[in-house]
Amino acid sequence: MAERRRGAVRSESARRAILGATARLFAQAGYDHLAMERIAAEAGVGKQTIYRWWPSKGELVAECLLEGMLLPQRFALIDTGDIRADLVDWIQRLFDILGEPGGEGLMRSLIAAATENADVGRRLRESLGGTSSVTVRLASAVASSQLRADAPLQEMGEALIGAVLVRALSRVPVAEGDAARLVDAVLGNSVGAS
Amino acid sequence: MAERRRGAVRSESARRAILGATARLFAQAGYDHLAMERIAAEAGVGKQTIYRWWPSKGELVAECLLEGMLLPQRFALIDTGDIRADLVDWIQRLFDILGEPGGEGLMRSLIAAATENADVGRRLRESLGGTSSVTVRLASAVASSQLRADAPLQEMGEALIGAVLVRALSRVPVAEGDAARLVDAVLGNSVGAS
Amino acid sequence: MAERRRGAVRSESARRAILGATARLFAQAGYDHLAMERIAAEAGVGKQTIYRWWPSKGELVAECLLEGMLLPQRFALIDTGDIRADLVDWIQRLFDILGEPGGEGLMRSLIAAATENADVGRRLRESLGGTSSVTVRLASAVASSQLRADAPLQEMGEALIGAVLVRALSRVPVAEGDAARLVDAVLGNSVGAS
Amino acid sequence: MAERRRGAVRSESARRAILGATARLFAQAGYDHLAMERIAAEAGVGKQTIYRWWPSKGELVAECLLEGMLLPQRFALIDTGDIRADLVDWIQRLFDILGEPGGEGLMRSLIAAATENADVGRRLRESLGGTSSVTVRLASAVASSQLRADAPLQEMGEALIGAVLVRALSRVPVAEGDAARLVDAVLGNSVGAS
DNA sequence: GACTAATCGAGACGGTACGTCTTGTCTTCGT
DNA sequence: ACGAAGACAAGACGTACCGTCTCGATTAGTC
Repeated sequence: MAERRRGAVRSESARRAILGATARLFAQAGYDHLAMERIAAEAGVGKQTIYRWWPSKGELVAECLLEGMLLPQRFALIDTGDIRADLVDWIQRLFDILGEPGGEGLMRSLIAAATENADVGRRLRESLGGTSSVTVRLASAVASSQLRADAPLQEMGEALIGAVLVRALSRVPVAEGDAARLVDAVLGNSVGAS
Repeated sequence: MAERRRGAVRSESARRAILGATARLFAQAGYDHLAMERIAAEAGVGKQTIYRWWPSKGELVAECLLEGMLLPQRFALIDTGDIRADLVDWIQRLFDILGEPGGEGLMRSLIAAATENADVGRRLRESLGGTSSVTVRLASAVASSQLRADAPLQEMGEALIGAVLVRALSRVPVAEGDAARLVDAVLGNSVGAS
Repeated sequence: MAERRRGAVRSESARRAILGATARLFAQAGYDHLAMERIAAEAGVGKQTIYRWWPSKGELVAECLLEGMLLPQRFALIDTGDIRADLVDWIQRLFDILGEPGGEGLMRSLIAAATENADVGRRLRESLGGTSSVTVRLASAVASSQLRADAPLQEMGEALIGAVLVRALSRVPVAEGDAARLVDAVLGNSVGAS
Repeated sequence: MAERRRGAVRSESARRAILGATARLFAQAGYDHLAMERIAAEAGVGKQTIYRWWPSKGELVAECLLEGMLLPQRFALIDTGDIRADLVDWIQRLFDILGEPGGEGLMRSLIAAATENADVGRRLRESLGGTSSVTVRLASAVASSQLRADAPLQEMGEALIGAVLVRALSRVPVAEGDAARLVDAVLGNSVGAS
């Protein structure tokens, strides 16, 4: 028989208000100037209600990320059959965020969150279209013989996402054609003639 | 006529004590638990002496980084003539740090510092052997025809360093052979036969 | 005809558990560190069950006091025929409490409760043998001509109890003979020759 | 040689602002609804500045009491040569406070503070004209043969003040002539004819 | 027996206040 | 004039309780 629960049940409306407030304030202030006290006030909620369900600011942000409330768009890799075009399109969308006003700060805030919280770190990769999504797309390219069978798919995905992070951290502005060059670097037509 | 300076000159011993205390406490506590008050106490210095010369915690950490006090080793790329071997060696040294106890935390703390402070962001790349160093090595490889002349050198460097950052952020442990696989991915022998 | 009630009736076991927990925690922590939440937990009872029957912490403590669960002994004034001896005996018993370990804290906690809650204030006097009891005894002394007919009985009682409270509040330790001196002061053999 | 201190010195203006805010809020809200957070806000002061100098709310209130900021008047015993008249006048002034609107609450709040803090307890007696003042006056009466040489002066003072506290705690309103009756009780013309 | 209430335990909720910690500025004094 | 020491206003931190409300389960009468 199932264990019977007693007492009031978790309020879904409080949960949504908290996540909403977190997303809103995260976009405004970034991760480290995100104050639990402000979240509680903005959400019209007692602080304890936050701490009851999330052990830390990191976990809270991680859940927002998981729910897609922090990043403006989804970064899924589309499969048009052309692996290079698909990757360039994907990286370009990521670079576009960095170009938008506040976009670079948003990305850096997410990275800051990832440094503090393991969950955010893991989920950040996924939210950026990260590994699973890239690996699947690359595997599909292997199947259609666009890539060699022994291509290090995971490392390729990490290198692509990582390059985006480096751009965000080093504040180097993105230029026309950077996305294509990056994809070319990783896809390997940089190899000398054999 | 030149304005003559008056009064005591900046104390070099105070400067070194502050940087030393910063490096020591950074290693112990990481970037966000690094408190200016603690640094001042540890250095035996008034807080104002810190704020007089560095505008923020970020700048202070950036200067430590620049002086090589935060990272255990230098990450220069060595030129043995074999570009693949040199890159694998370099990446492996970076991965090794992640494997050491506290090493992953150190790297994440540096990333956290980079998210807050532009100087740290720029210098972090350089400290990891970043762009200049890599680009020079890659250019040398172009010269010896190991790489094509139109290879996107900067993007390749960013992809390699970025992949290391992604590993640090996502807490995925580094396995045997990962460094080689990563270098292969970026060097491009994953391309299908044309 | 009276409206007939339906549904469950008040649980006597819950009531006793609550009063018991209150008395226990009161002795441990004193009035202001007495938490309703702790009482409920200690009693194995829902908080609402307390609030259903007692409007406040004060009322709860007042009921404990009334049931004699907070003070170790009863402080009735005994009538042996000798008014001075009886009063000295009574005051001495009160002073004895202050001398016991934790006794002074207990008395101060009761005073604290009295400052917050009118019921406790009134009942505290009674619990200490207060006015009714003293007045009755003094009236008996009047009857036996040990006191003048116009003696201000109520004020004498208040002065005696009050002196005990002052000792508790001011933390002045009780010395041998203090009880007798106090009674003598109030009974009036301090008057100069007329 | 004396130890030399360095660094900024305590701000007198902050100290006065804090004591002033405490006195104001104490009068409004009483001891237990007196919030450190409010005091800091009202005084325009950081909370830490309060905690730096006073370990607790009790100590803070004790200092206010000592500075005479909590009680409306001084309760010194005047020496007109007539001990009975002087005591009646003194007690009447104390009873008058209880009669004023909010006065009873003020007195109870002081008692509450005294239950929590030893300093307040001691100083409360003194502020009410307590022992020293009373004892001196009584000793003067002994000198002028209005009281017997062996009169228990301290106990008489405690009994008088205590009676006032009992009135405050038990919420019994003060009536015309109560002060005189109380003084008579303690001065001892209640003794039967010898 | 079914229905209807009231009570129970548990515990989530919006809040207030706590006492600590850190930030960056300001002040004082010793060198 | 500079440096150490350290006080200051501000405000976030995470914890403890407050008193209310909500949940199912249980317990008594009434029908």
